[in-house]
Amino acid sequence: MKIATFNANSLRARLDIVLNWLDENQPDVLCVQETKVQDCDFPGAAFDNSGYEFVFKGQKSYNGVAVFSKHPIEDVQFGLDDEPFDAPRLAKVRIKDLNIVNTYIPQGFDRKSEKFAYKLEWFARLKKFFENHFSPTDNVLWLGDMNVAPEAIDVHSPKRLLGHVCFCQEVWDAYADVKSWGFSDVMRSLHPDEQIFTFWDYRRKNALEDNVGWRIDHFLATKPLLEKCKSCYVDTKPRTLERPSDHTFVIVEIDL
DNA sequence: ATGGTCGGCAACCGA
Repeated sequence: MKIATFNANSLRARLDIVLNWLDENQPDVLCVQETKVQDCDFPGAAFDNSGYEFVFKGQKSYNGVAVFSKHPIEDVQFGLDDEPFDAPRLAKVRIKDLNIVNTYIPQGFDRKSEKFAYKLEWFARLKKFFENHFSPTDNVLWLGDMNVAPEAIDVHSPKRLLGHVCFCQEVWDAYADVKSWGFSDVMRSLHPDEQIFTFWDYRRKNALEDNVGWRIDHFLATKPLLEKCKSCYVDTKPRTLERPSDHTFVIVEIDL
């Protein structure tokens, strides 16, 4: 199975990029974050002849998640298990024997803000979510925009960026605590020493050319699933097209 | 020196 994740920063603005990418790459599953479209305006008709079925949950202007799949999508849940549910930030689905949790983790704005406290709580609540729904011996793939760069190798300037809401001790601890439930970082497991980015800030000129990036989009697999993960890689081509997202596609291939 | 650019959506917020 080939599974991909993509923070679209508006699905409607990136509709051609997504449709062309599905057509050219034929993944079994594509999980999207930041669709930025409320459900009544979801561009579903554009996928009528794509060969993919899909589920989605969005809100006006912000957030939003979607899952596209060649195979039936079952056991769908949006949002965490208690309030605030944050439905447009989490989609849980089962596709064949694979459980997928697609998340758009809150970014956190500023370390001294309420939004940052909310981000840390979100990770703790997400750990409870995994405890409630799964066992670490199940095939669970947690993926999406985590808004965490886990290690120094995962950012372009670790010294300068230390203290950023996506690169600081509190977030590393919160993220590690969720991981400790039973997850491994698929990209880092398969590429232990390679600097691989998934996000290049719009506000940095020539960020992609100069490779001034971050690795904040991740695949986390339970132990039995990790053994089946054969490759994990980034496709930067969509980042070079007209009107790209600031993120790009990340792909995992699993023997399932 | 604390910048820069996007998208949504109609003045700024979020990233």
